Amino acid sequence: MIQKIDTRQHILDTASVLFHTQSYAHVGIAMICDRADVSKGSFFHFFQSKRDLALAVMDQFRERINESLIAKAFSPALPPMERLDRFVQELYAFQKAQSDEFGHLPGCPFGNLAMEQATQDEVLRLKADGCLRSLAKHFQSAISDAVQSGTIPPVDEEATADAMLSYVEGIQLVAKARNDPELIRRLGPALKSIRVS
Amino acid sequence: MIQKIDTRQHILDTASVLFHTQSYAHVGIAMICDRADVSKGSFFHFFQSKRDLALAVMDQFRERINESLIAKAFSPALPPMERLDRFVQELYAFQKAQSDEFGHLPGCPFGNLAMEQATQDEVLRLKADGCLRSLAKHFQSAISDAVQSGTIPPVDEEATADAMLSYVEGIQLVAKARNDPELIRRLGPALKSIRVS
DNA sequence: CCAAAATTATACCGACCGGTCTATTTTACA
DNA sequence: TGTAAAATAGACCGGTCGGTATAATTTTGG
Repeated sequence: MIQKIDTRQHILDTASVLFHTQSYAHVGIAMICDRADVSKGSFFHFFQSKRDLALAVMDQFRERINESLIAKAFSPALPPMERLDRFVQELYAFQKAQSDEFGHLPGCPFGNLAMEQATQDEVLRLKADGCLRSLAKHFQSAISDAVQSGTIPPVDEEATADAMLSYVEGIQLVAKARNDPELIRRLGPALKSIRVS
Repeated sequence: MIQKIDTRQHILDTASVLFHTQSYAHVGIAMICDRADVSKGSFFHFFQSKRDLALAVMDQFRERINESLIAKAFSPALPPMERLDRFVQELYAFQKAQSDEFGHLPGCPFGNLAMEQATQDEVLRLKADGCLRSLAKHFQSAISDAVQSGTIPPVDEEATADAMLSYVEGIQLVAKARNDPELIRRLGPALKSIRVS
């Protein structure tokens, strides 16, 4: 029973890296199986389709980001608006590390999937959208705390959170297009000044 | 000689719509030829590869946007910061129209290609990046005019333009993920409040 | 230890991919 | 009108795609 979980997890981890650093369309099941040293039979034993795998990859990505990047940035111990600075610092570190390791800045795994598949596969679009909304919720809670504590004047909290999400996704998109992680560092700090009333 | 230009242009227009409303990877040469009612022989007479076509599509898209959307929004007749409002209005109208026609909000053609191909094809990444930089230049000129006229305090004009580009791309990404053009209208107005010192 | 279930291996499927090739038709121009 | 060039048509290529079928192997629990 141990091997079952290990193999499934190994496929998931391998696909996670490949989808993120390359793209969903370009990474085939054969490539995933090769890298994971797993046979196609095993693959389809654990996942009923490539789309199913992508859904699982996104879920896992969200969980892991929540446990690491999000947990660090959105710690209640930090003043609300400092959480946003901390978030962009962590985001920069993450994208920089990926860029150094793979030679390309990969961007946001959810944003990538959304862009690639939103017009092709409604199921994948909805999952990617859900992951992005999950991220926006963290922004919203920080904004809410900031308003509550009087740190910033009242705003449309939901819209401001969406605007911040958009900015973060946009920075990653442009940084990916330029293949330059420093853009995240240069533009990131403006995140906390975004407001939608 | 007339037919030559027409056929090439027809392929270009067909591919332009397909790449934008679907995706580069998902749209094959056969599909383009079918829709354009053109044979594969003709296709490869005018374009030496699919990548070449994509480069031409991006160039044409940039030209057309410059002649329409950009020309309207960045008219020197408008006060500098109002140009940004006008830009998001036009952007909303464009994405809304596309969304109504095709059932999916397609997003930014350059952003889409950048996201999809940046880690796969350096030539396409550079072209998409160039088109995005071209857009940023328009933001920068508006910002520069605004600073010059004392409408806004001095800022890092290049970085602020990049931040505005990022925000605009991000809004389109999130709107695409949600398949909701109204998000552009709700979040767009915050564009002109973005600053990087 | 044995049978049932879980897992793995791999050959195979039709569809499609970008691109090539050759032949034919159409056009331009002297 | 003759001829060379431009344009078109479409069969064809090797390779890859996601997914299936079948059988062998391994693991599990009684």
